[in-house]
Amino acid sequence: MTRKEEIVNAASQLFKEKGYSAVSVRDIAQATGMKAASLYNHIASKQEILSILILDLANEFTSGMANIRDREISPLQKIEKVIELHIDITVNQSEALAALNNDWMHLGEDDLASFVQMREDYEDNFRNIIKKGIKIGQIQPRHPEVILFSILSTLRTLYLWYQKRGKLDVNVLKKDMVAVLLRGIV
Amino acid sequence: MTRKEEIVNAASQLFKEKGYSAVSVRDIAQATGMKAASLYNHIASKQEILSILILDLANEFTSGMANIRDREISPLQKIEKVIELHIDITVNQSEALAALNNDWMHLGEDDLASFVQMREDYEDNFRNIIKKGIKIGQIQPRHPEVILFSILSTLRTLYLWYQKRGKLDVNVLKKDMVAVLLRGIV
DNA sequence: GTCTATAGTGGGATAGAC
DNA sequence: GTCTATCCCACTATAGAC
Repeated sequence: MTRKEEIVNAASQLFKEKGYSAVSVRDIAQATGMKAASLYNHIASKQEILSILILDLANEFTSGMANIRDREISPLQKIEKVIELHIDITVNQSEALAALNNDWMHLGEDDLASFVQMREDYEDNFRNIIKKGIKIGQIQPRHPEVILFSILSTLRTLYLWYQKRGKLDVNVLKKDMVAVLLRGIV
Repeated sequence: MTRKEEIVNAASQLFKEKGYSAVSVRDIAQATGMKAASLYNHIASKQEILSILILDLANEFTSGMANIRDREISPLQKIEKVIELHIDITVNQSEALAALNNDWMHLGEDDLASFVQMREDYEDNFRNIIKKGIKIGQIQPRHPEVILFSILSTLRTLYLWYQKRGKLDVNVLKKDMVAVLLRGIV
């Protein structure tokens, strides 16, 4: 791991705990074992750290979704793949996920625009899968927005409790999550 | 509305947009139409605003949950009532809800302890309802934590999209939400 | 009850020695 | 590549005039 990666890594943990704005570069420096001034040999600004965390992850979601969208499987199977995509990313990158969820509004102008666009595209792709599923009778004809956001809300905040209650095997989690989100609890 | 309520109200909107730490008392003062120093005739500190927002709302959830818990209805009907409780609060207090979700960690020591306790109690009550439902065969025998947090995640972040996509009648939303969360989408 | 002025602290970031 | 020292600015909060 390069020094820069170490810094980004340490920062992501702090951002998850207190949020981007409440973390100082002095905090990040201390967590990395150096003085604040030394950070600037590796990063251009505090905001650059945030951009790296959020945009790298957003790109992962974007390419993951593109793969799913283009596969020749049914809408329901695509939704299963989306659920698995979120769970895999949550397990491996819960800190960056926290920044993406909570601190995206503190990105600089250009990165903010990119992020918002990517998020809209992602939701559009997901919405189209759901609508297709409803159209061919594979999904109940409920308001698509309610379906979209009830699934997305759960997946997006999974990082908040996956570790705490943890000890859930990833494959068990995927199986139960698919069951609960698709087939309900009744 | 008293001047203090106006201040708390203005602050809650700003907190929702940028988070507690990124909002200055000057921002709050400007939104209320006064100078920063004048705020302190009405509030003791910026943190007091956060405490009011979060603890008042936490108390609403706590008493709402206590009422549901003590009613003589089935576990499934209780879950429906919990869903309706969240939707009602979301519709009326989405700004405070944002603070409760994202900025609770910036509460002072004592308020933080109260809040964490209330949240644990709330989740415990909900968990017990789910376990009871599974026990009597009214709810599928899935991992209770997965059920608990998939429902709670959706309800807790409802405030993020209720307005945006809005124009959903509250009663339609309740009906569809109950259907999606309880009976799934398949 | 609101204002101006300001205290006191900590923020992000840079300069320059080593 | 890391450090000490420091700049400049914004922050929360207070003092005291009106």
